[in-house]
Amino acid sequence: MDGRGEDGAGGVGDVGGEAVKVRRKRMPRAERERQMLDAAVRTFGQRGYRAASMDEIAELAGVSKPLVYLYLNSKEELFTACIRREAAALTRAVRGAVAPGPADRQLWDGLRAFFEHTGRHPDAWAVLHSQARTVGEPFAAEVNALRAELVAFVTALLAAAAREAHQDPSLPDREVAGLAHALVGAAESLAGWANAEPDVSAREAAATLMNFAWAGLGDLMEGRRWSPPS
Amino acid sequence: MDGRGEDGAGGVGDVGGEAVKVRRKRMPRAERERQMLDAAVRTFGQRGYRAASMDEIAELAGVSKPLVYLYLNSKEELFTACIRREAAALTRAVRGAVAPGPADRQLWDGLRAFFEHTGRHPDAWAVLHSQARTVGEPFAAEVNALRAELVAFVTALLAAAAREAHQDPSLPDREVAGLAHALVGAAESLAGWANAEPDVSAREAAATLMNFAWAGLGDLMEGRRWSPPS
Amino acid sequence: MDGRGEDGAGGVGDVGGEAVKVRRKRMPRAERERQMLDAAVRTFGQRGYRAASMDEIAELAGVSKPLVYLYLNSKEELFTACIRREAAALTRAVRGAVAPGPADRQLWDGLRAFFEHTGRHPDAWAVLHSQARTVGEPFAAEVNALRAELVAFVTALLAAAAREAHQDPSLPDREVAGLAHALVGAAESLAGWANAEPDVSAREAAATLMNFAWAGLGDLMEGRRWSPPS
Amino acid sequence: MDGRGEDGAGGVGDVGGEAVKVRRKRMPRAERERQMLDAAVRTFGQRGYRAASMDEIAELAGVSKPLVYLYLNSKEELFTACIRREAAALTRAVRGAVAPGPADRQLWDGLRAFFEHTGRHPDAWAVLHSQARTVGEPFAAEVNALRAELVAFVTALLAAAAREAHQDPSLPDREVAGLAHALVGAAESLAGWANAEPDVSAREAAATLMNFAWAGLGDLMEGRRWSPPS
DNA sequence: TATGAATGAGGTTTCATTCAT
DNA sequence: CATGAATGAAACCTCATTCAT
Repeated sequence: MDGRGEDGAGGVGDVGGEAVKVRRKRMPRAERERQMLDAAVRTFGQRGYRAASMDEIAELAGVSKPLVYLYLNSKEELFTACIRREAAALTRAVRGAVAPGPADRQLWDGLRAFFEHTGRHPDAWAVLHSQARTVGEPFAAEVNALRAELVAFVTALLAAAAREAHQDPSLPDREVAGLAHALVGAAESLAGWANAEPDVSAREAAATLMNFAWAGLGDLMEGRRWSPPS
Repeated sequence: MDGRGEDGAGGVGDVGGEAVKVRRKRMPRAERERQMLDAAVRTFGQRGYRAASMDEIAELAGVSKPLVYLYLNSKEELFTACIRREAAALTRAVRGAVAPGPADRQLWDGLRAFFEHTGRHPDAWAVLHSQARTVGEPFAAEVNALRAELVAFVTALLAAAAREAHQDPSLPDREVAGLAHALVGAAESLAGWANAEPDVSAREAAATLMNFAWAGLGDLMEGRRWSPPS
Repeated sequence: MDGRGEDGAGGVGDVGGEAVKVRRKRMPRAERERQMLDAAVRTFGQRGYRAASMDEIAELAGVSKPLVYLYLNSKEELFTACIRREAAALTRAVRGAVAPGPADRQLWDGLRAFFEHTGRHPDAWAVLHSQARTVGEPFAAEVNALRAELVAFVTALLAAAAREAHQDPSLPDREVAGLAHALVGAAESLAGWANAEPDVSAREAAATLMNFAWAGLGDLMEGRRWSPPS
Repeated sequence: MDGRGEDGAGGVGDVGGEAVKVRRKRMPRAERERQMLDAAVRTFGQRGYRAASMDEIAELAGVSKPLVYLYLNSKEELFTACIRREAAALTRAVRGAVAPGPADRQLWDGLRAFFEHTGRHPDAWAVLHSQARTVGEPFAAEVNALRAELVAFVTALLAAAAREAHQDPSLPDREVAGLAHALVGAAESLAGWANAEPDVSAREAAATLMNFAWAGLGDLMEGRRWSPPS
């Protein structure tokens, strides 16, 4: 969905034995910008925000540094653009995968889509998950927006499930938020696990999470809860 | 003839004004080292590994930069020392809180201790959770050791619970690892949530997590599992 | 938000005073690189490798430090480049001065060229002779290459002289190497002497060395040698 | 003659399994100073003036840094003291080896002593030859004194040889100085050669130099000289 | 006498950013 | 549209030197 090209367009064409600098092909702005973002996501994802250098990004994109500045103004804005683009892509993938139906089916589909997307775009996932957390202030907004989006999605699901059970679980908003955080955190951790262990499929990760969490959520939906001793 | 530091006794005595630098307070090495680690944890936790500067750390510790290098050799070793110290403190806190007894009681106690510790030392938690993941190679070992420690702890708990239920759940190692990752990830996420929302107590976070996870774990222990549709 | 270099167009225009920094003069890379090497040779020659600072070199070259690093990568590589350039210049001067002819004439011509070159480029000579010897490993290769070049030149000369005398001097390689070292050392020392005493011409230095060494070499070539007493 | 002890006195005595800092033995000042100079010569000889650190020297001497400063005031003075001591040792060795007798015998004996001494104390030789030349001003005096001493010695030899030949060679002072420089330079170069090639004896180096130089010197003493072509 | 504790100053190197073409 | 040339600022790290005990 975002086409991280291994090469980009242009670069150095080694024609017939001598390195020849080819005239960079003129390209429409949108496409150039996409190339830059691709390179930036890859670099930020692998090195981190501070350790990534604009030099490396420009080189990977196959353009000169001033062009990056011309289009994206600053490192900060470039990183913000990365977060925004990748957050949108992730939520689009998850939302696009769920269809009307029973709640557990919806959750299952959403989780599978989530693990599939993060597995297919590990650098993008690293940008969203690890890197964007380490840097202070300026990016919090973007990342919080993503998290809020996911939490809202899960919250809606839970509410629907409750209605479906013809019960008023009367779970306070605050508890729902806590549960959503727990679910998202578990999913994030499993995404990292699945990326690190090469033979764990998205399906398996999703099943693990359903097994882990669905029973508890179901109980809560029906008013049963675990009570602390004494 | 190099003539550095002609000024004799260290310290600028601004007579009659303010900003009288005192410095040169002698302290035993161990204590100074502790101060430096405190400052480093705070700075690394708030700024991140790359963005934290040795200057800032030294100033926060109330010493000059060369002293930090004299005692801790390099930024990398300083960060490693931080991780090691804080990881040890966290696991000590958790392990120290659980007593023999039923499995859910043990998990409940451990979780409360976990949330209490991370709540009380947010910078240390940030170092362990967010920051140590961003940077590559050199620190992976330390952080993995912590995660492995926690996973081992949880795994032992689950195994004990299974025995307690007089059942052979025959959960394969790999599934147990996945569940442990999910649990730890959920806990990590809730720790961040509890730190961000100021009036969420450690107890509430722990209860939320127990509600979220205990039913599913119990089901699995007794051989019941959620099965995917189709 | 990092906000470095807010001041816009580089250069401090001290209106109405003096010290108007011009800078930002664009030049083709090759020429700038030459300027930098000139400055580096001068600085290294006068201060030595360790004592020379990149700051001083950059200033003498009339550029900023980062540009030096952009073009020459590191202090070590910069020094290596100096050695290589100056060694090539010196050997070119010497080899270019000798023409086919009798051996003593060849040696005489070569020596004059040697003393003329070292006299005209004392800093370059200092880099090659004094400075490059002090520092360890990394530069040994370059300097040894120069010395080997000179020794090879002298060795060839001696062999030609032997043939010329229609004799097989049967000097073992090892003795030839020793003699060449002695000759080169004497030349080096005389070069220093000629540079220190301002009114010693290259011609005089060369004549002194011929007087000093030619008779002994001639004797050896014809099989006569000095024998130690007892 | 200067006893570079491998250990010095004191240090860390590993008694019975735990590293135990032993109380440094009180020692008479002269001996302590000798230890420090030994360590300094070794370090300066191997690393060079700038690259040698007072830390390393103090550690190698087995004392604390402030003690070095107490006794020798500064790095500069320490280096000066090294040069002075080693120059004196070298000239003592050479002068002590020559006995009244024919000139070539005297030169032969002196050269052998020279090569023997430099071979036995390579670090001291490195300090005198390589290192002392790279640094500017402050040490020139010391090194020049050594060179002048050697040149004077050789000059006296040559003059004696001339008298011995019952001739007035009427070599001008300046030419004698040039020849002495050539001889000393050749000797220095051969000293380096002999140190680098491990199986070249002092005797062989001296013989090589006699073969190289004696015939020319003899010729000059008797008024014969090489004349440049044209 | 001897040392552990401490620091000012300066070293090399990197990086985000801009200007002139 | 696109880039080669250039730099201010700050990062990590080292070292000669001194003070208080």
